[in-house]
Amino acid sequence: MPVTIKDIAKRTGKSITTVSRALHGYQDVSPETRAMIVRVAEEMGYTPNLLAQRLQKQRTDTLGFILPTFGPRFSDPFFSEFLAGIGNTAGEYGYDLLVSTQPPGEKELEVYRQKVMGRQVDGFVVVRTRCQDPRIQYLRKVQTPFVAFGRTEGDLDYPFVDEDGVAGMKMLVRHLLSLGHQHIAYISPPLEFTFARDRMRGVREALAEANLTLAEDYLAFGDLTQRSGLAQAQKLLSLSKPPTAIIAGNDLMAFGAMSAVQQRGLRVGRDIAIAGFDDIPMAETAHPPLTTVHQPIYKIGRMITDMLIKIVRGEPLETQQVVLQPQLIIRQSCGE
Amino acid sequence: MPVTIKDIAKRTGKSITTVSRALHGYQDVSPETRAMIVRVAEEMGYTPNLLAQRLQKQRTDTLGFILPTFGPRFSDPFFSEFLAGIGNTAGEYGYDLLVSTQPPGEKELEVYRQKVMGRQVDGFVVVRTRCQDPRIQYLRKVQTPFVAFGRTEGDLDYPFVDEDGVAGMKMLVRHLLSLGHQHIAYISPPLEFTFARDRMRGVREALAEANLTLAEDYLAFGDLTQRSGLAQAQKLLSLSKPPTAIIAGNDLMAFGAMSAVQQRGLRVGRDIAIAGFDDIPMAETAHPPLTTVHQPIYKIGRMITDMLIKIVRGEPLETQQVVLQPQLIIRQSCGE
DNA sequence: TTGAAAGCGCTAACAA
DNA sequence: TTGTTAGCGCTTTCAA
Repeated sequence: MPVTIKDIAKRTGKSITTVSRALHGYQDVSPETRAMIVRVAEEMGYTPNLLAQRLQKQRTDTLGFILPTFGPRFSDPFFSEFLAGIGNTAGEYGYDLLVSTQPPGEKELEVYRQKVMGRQVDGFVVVRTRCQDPRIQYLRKVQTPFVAFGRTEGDLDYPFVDEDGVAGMKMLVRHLLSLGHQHIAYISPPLEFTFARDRMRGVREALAEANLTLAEDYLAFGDLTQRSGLAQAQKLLSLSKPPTAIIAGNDLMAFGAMSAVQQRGLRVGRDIAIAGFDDIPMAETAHPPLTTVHQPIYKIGRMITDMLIKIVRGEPLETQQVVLQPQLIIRQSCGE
Repeated sequence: MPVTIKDIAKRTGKSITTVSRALHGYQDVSPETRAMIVRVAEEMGYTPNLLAQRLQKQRTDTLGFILPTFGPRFSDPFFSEFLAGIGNTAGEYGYDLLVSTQPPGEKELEVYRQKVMGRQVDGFVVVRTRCQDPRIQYLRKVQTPFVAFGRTEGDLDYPFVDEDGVAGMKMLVRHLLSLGHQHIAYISPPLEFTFARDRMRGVREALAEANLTLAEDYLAFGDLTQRSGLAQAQKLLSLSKPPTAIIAGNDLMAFGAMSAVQQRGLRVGRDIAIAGFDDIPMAETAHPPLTTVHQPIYKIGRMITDMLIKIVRGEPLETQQVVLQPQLIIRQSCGE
């Protein structure tokens, strides 16, 4: 049986009130009693029952993170890095992290509701925001703190961190253009995601600057997995007039596209250019190394968690909306 | 302010006991009162305060998972899939999942201790077991339920799920041997992991069957990342007598090795064979597709969680130790 | 400086 | 069938 404050009270002959106060270092306890109580507590191996503490304090000291998993073989290096960012930061501040896995859809919101209503978390980290995001609408309605990774369309009256996807894609397309590419194809993530629309807009705008347009043939849609990148790139490569460059909306799809190219016996970076977005660690060690747009995923995880903790603690936030400027990482997958 | 059982009692004019019982569907409540209470509860949007419920029940209905992260840019597709398995299963059974991120080391055990002593979880999922695993020693000592993914060396008196790494590697090496390879190198994960020793043993034993040994030059050590696979393979390829086949102790390192080979202008599967272990989703869509040993990661996550829940519920376990038989997946990275 | 007592929201033994 | 009461482990007001 675990040691409680009551056990210590009994052992020291003091009241539970005094014990509680001594353990929290309150000043209205004589130094001797405090020393004695602390010693005994240590001897007995006391640790507070967090459940009880939390029930009393009416705070959970817990952050919620609902991981949107797509299918059972959900395998996304992006998220392990992001999770490390959230987890490390939460841990440093003494917060617990409650993680649920849930494919986007009907039941997803139910999970949020459950955690909110069950008073299990103080706030949420929301990822992969959609243009009309029911999670954000809900959390705002019930006034539960959250910080989003990404934006929605329309009213942006909530805290978020995002990277400027329009600017990022523009840099990337301009780079390709400068390399002489005129036939650029784009594999877009599902357009329900705001970041997908931004990235697509970036592609279109940069192309427009050069008086080009994104041909219908050259626009494909994948689901962010490597497999879909492979399939879509195969389609693009089978066109009667295949593109000379393929941009994928994220690195994972770009890897798939690289495989598609190589399967045909073509050389990535020489016969055809491939680029991605995110700059996950694998991008650097792929062959050829992938040209992509960097997102500081780990750091974003940390920032978001920092902000969320400030909010749930009622501390002021210097900036409640941050849009990071992207960085183009030129490697060899688009030639040199 | 959230609705409590007391509010419902006041509104319906019943006692809180009756409300509690009605809400739990106990039989000793008249159908009319029950119907009435349930209706009112719904109207008021009642949801039980889980903290209070748990404090009273002396159970947390929460499972703990401490993710061993290596460095900030921790990016491992293996874990996102595994996490999906745990998370989905826990969710289905109504359990919460408490995730901490912590690099292996001194402080790691502290986190376990904290969760145990703070009575925050009913049990743990332990991954990446080491030969002498302090986590397992600790959890056994304090008699906290857990199920491990992997084994330790020595006394195995605890529940685990593991795949037979010796058998897996043997299959793989035999396959390479049958393809005519005599010069096989191996990039091993750190030997503190039990699975690393098993896999190495598998390599050695299969080699011995063919009267071969693993030359010292041909044994390299990586840290499970793609980057380290790349670096180690570069070293192997620079040997005056480079191997004709490189096996990596996991897929991620195998991808790195593939890049190293391709950087030298060699063709994977033709000039040199590369193989991995795990069969993460990327293995199939890499170029060339990776020959590897399959581990049903998602399924293992589910099994482990199933077992753990049975244990914390005090239900009997049909088998408390399962060793899965591996499956060799032959693709093109070793030639055909 | 200390302790008694109330209460966080809930469940359950017991009595009526 | 229903209500009273105690209690899970803790914090905090109030009084001594």
